Amino acid sequence: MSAQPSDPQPSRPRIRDAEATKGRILDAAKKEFARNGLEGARVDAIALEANANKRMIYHYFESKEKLFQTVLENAYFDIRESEKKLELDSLDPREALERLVHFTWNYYIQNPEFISLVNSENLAQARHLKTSEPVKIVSRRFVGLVDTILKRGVTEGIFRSGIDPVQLNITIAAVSYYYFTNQYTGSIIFERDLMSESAQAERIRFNIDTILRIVCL
Amino acid sequence: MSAQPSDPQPSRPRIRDAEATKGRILDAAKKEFARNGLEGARVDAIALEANANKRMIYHYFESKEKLFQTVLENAYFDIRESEKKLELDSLDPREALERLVHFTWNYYIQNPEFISLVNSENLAQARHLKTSEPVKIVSRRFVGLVDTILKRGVTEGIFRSGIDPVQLNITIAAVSYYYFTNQYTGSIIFERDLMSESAQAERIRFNIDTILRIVCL
DNA sequence: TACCAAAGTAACCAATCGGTGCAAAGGGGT
DNA sequence: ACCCCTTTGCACCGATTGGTTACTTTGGTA
Repeated sequence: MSAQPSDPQPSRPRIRDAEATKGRILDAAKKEFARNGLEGARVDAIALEANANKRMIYHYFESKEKLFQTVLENAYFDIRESEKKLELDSLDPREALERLVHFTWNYYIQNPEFISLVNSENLAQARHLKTSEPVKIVSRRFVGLVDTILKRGVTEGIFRSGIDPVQLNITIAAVSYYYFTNQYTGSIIFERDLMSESAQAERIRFNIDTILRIVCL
Repeated sequence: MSAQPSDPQPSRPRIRDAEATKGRILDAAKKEFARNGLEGARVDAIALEANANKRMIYHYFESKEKLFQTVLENAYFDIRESEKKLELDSLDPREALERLVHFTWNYYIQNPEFISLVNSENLAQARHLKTSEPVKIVSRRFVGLVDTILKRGVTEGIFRSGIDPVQLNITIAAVSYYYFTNQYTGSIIFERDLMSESAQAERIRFNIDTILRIVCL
C-alpha cells in the first residue's frame, strides 16, 4: 500500500500552487453549493472534491459563508462576461432580441449551477450580494443592453414604445429560468419529461415567440 | 404575570388534542421549511414554534423528511383547492385568462411559503413528490383548466389555435413565480425595490398583457 | 372509579458539523 | 546554502443536529 523507497514521489506529486488550489476549491464549492444549497453543502465534501485539505478552505476563504459569497460573485461575473461577447449592436433589433433569449436559455443549460446558486442566495435574502459592489457594477451594463435594443426597435418602427426594459429583462429571464429551476416538480405535475430534447426545443421556440409578441407592434 | 388562584387554567391549558397539536406542528414546519429550506430547517425550532415537544413531531410524522413531504403535499392541495373556487367557466375566455393570471399572482403574495417549498423540493430533485400519487391526481384537473379556456377562445374566434396549454401554464406561473422567488437578488441587480406597491402593480399589469399577447390573434 | 391507550415531557445520545492549533514541508529570494 | 514566509497536513474541539429512551399525565370508557 505504501510507496516504494526508491519512489521520489510517494503517491502524490503535491506541488505548491496556491492559485491552482484556490481554483480547485472554487470549482468544487460551486458544485457542492449548487447541488445541496448553502445550508446543505458540506465543507468536508468540498475539500474532498477539490482534492485539497479542509484547512486550505479556511486559509483562503475564511469561512463557509465567505466561500459561498466568492462563488456567487464569480458566477455573476461569468454570466455578464458571456453576455458581453454577444455583440448584439451589430444585429437588427428583432434578431438581437431573439439572440438574447437564445443565449439566456443556453447559458442556463450549460451552467445549471448558476440557477441553483441564485436560488440559494434568494433563500438567504441576498445577504451575500448586498455587500458586493462589483456585482452591482457589472449588472448595470446588462440592464442597459435590453434598453438599447428596445430603443433601436422603436426608432426603426418595428417595436412598440413605452416598454419598461426592466420588465422585459425580468420576463426574458423568467420564462427560461422557471422552466429549469422547476424541472423536477414540473415533470411530475405536467406528467411529461420537460428535459427531453423535443420538449426543450418546443420550449425555446415558445419563449422566443413570447418575447417577440411582447415587443412587436 | 401568573394566573390568579381562582383561574381554572394555571398558566397553560395544556389540553390533550392530537389534531390541534398536529396542526400546530404543520403550521410551524411550513414556516420553518419555507424560511430556511429543507436542510436549513431545524426540528427543534419547529417544536418551539409549534409550542409542542420535539418528540411529538417524530410521533406524528416519523422523520424530518416525512414531515417535509406532508407539508409540501398540503401546500399543493391548498393551491389546487383555491383554483377550484375560481369558476372560470362562467367567464368569457379572455376574462378567464386574466383572472387566472391575477389569481396566480395573488396566491403567491398571500402564500409566500409555497414558492419556497417548491424551490426546496426542486433542489431535492422532487424526491418527496415522486411517491405522492394524490398530488398527481389533483394536478390533472389544474392542467385541464387552461386547456378548456384555450379551446373556448379558439371556437369563439378570439384566440390563436395550436397553443400548447402546458407551455402556457408554465409561462403563466413563470412570469409571477420568478418575480417573487428572485425578489432579493432582483432588487439588487435592477437597483429598484421590486416589492414596492407601485412596482408590484406595474408587474401584474405587464404579466397580464404578456399572457394575452401570447394567446390573442 | 379503576383502567389503560393515547398524548405529552424531559433528559439524553451518537454522529456530524463548521472551524482551529500547531507543526512540517516547499520553494523563491538573497 | 540559508532563510523565512507561504502552503499543506493532521488531529482535534465545542456546539449542534436529527432522533430516541424512558417516563408521567390525561381523559374516554367498561
